Amino acid sequence: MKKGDHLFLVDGSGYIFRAYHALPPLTRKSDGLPVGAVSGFCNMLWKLMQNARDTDVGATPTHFAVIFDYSSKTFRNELYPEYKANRSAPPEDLIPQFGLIREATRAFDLPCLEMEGYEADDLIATYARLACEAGGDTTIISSDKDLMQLVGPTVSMYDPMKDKEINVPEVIEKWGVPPEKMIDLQALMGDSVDNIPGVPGIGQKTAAQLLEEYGDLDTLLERAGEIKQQKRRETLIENRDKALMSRELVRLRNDVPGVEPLDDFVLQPPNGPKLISFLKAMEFTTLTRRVAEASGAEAAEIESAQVDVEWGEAAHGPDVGSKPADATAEGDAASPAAAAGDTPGALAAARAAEAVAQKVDNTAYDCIRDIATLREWIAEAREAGVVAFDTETTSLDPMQAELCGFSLATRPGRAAYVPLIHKSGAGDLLGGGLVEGQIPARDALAELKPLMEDRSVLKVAQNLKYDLVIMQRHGIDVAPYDDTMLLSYVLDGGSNGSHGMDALSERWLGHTPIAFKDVCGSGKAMVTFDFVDLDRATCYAAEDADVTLRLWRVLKPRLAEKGLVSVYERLERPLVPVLGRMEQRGISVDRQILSRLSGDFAQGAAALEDEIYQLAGERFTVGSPKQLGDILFGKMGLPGGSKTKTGQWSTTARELEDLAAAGHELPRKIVDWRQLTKLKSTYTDALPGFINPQTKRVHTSYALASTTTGRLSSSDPNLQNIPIRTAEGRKIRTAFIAEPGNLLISADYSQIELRVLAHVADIPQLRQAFADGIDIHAMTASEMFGVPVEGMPGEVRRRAKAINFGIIYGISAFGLANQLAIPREEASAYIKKYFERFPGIRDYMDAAKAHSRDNGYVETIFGRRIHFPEIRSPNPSVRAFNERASINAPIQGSAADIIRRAMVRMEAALEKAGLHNTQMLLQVHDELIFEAPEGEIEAAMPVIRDVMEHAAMPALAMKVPLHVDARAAKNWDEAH
DNA sequence: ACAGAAGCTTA
DNA sequence: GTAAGCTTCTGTT
Repeated sequence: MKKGDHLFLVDGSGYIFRAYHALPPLTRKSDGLPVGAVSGFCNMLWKLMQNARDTDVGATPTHFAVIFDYSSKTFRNELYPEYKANRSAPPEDLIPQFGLIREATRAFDLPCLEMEGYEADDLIATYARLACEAGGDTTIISSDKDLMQLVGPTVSMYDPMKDKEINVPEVIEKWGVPPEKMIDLQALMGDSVDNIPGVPGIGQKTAAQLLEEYGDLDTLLERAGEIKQQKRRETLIENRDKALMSRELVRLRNDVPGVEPLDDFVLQPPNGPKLISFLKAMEFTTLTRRVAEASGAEAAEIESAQVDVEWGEAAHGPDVGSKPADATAEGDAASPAAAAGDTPGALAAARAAEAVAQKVDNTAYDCIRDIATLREWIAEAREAGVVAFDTETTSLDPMQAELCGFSLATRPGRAAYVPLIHKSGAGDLLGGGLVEGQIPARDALAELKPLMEDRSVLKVAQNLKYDLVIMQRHGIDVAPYDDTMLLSYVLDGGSNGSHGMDALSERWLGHTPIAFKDVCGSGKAMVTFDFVDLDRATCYAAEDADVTLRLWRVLKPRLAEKGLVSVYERLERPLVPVLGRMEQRGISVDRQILSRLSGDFAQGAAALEDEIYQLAGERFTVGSPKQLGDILFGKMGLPGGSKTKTGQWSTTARELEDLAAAGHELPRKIVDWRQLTKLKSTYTDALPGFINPQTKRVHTSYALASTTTGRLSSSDPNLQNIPIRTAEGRKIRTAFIAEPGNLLISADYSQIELRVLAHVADIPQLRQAFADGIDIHAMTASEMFGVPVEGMPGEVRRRAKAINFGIIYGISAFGLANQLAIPREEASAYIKKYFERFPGIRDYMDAAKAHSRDNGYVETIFGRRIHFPEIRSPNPSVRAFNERASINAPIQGSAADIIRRAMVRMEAALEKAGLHNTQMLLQVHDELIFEAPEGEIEAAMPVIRDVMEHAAMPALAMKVPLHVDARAAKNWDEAH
């Protein structure tokens, strides 16, 4: 910085409070996110930066920075613990805007500064001093009187809301003293807002008068005895210390250490696309247009940014203050702000009421049968800016399904179906021809494609992943989009009821949609959708789009109301296309290997069967637990044996192992037989049937919204439970192979759940052990039993390991005793010992239970909520179960969130590294499986590890490092 | 043809 | 003790 340069310092924290109260409330159109202050801030920044170019207007900045308070705790609290203590929590709809304003600053490419232990004002004072020393001028964008002490020859202030400059004359006019006496003035008059005591009974007028007469505070206090008015004289003498302390509180520090060099603040030309992307996300249309015009960018071509919204709990900082216990983000309809109709809560409530009030009439929909009408509908969708859609196909498997038609809804009650390949004569042996008057599929899709890909039209679907795959197969990349199933999952995960459309419609609209089986039948009598007549198909298909749109209107605002926007936008929505692509890629499975294994297993099972019949003395259905129980415990009279809840003899592997250990031959054979038949029927026989005839690969289906904790699930086939524990089972993994020239890479998180536990419960020993990379179970054993890690007996470590896992599952003495086959008392003693060694774990468990009981849900480290509606059940065992699940859910769920984040980022990271043919195929909870050409393997593994190990950043700094092991091989067995 | 119980596979 | 999905058997519709 040099002479003639001009530094602009924006008091960001001050601005937001003022803007919030001064500007009319404004909420983001699509979901009611409060953005009034953000809007004012952006407009103000834009105007100021424009001045940098329009040199004839006002001051022209060469350097620019925005300063924020870091935390409510500063060095002033050490001087005076009551400092700012009476500050109340900020209004609820202001909370998310603190983070957004920082985002806005970054979108403007401006330095966003804050420092722990100091207020924004101290930083401003420091930078103003540095600018002055460098010969430059400073304008502080604020009207806060606390900053007026800085005004002088090179420093002025500017009130952006009143468009008024504040220089020395203005300060004198307003306060009756020049800027250099502001400190003394404030020390005398105090400040009720900041809880600065001042001198009782002395206000602004008296303070100014006294300073006028005596010059400064020190002189005044020295000569206080000379004051004529008795009362004033006495209070001044009596409150001397208060005045001096107040002065230290109001005096700004202009020597904050470790600040950034001014040269870093040189004003850059604005980054148009980045800024426009943010403004679009905020839905500030006017400013978006202005910025686009000024920067010559085409706003329509720029994608809206993904912006994280923090609703308080997770946000650091001050600005958020301490929230009163009752002021949750629940958008209380009775709160004054909500009553004004401007909070997300009020919008959500209004939408919910609207949804029930507007009845669904599924006989009023259009069937579109010509291009002209379709074009009208598409124009209508563009006008509306949001359109719900649904595809009707011939199969639940999107990789095999044929598109029969699609439906669109532009507003509640306004929906249509576009049939494409419907056929007449269902049941007709000859299978009738195409129904007359349908738009050729190719033509209709050509019309649909631009709408589906239009960045300015939001597409809404229920279980979007399915429709996305269908569309992708027709060359259409749907964006942007929302998924009502995922909205429901984020809002009500764990609550009773599913997130299927029919259930959501019942719950939110009070309407029962036409059931699929009433249209197509079920079982053997089921017909594919292309054989449904057009009237019936229109009622059903258009209703689905209509209902989806209505659900979206109800659910979307609730996201902001509950503070779940970032969970949805970071952990759910972006995963949809990623999983879609993984499913479409599939994995190669070697038929020959499976077939050979099936033969081996069949042979083994047959041999065992013979031996079993001999030992039992009769032939029976070995696979029937009922018959087996009768033989073992009835006919043969073997001892022990417990009963299942239906009164049958239990024949679990556990039970049979015990009998085998007691020297009985038959139970061992049964266990072995079960293993072989299980492997055969579930895996080696079933998997070949899943090989897609076109792709020759197996395409699993991932459910995003089926687990309570946030994990994915896999089905058709389930590739998340392929055997690994036994040598026999492991052989199945050798059938999962890479294409010739490729290898499979398996990358898995090591001990991710224990690491999450160490993080959330903040256990020093665990953190240390993970930081040092030592054996966590051996460490636990060593702590508990006082055994050195060196030369530790295997049994000791095994017990510690069982306890560690038990903790994650919400330990009980009963369960641990069961797991370790030890008496309950012994298990109890272990748990007691464990809690003595790691009291933080007990604290965590108690806190999780209490939170669940008090709120009905628990949260992961990224804010995902998992509901436990039965946590207060009067039934003790139901309650205990919910308590254990409440302990487990944040751990399992946080781990699930972490790998989700890794998956969302993985493709771009690989792409950026030039690894265009390294593809993510499978996810198994803590493991990702990739296929890559041999030439990319070396480069891919570090990229994959890096993305996975840093997946929590930057949202969260884990207190424990994450560790990923990765290996590459021809098949999954060797890669893992 | 379907639903629930029992059992087994995974993280 | 947490979270899933699939197969077989068995009894009901």
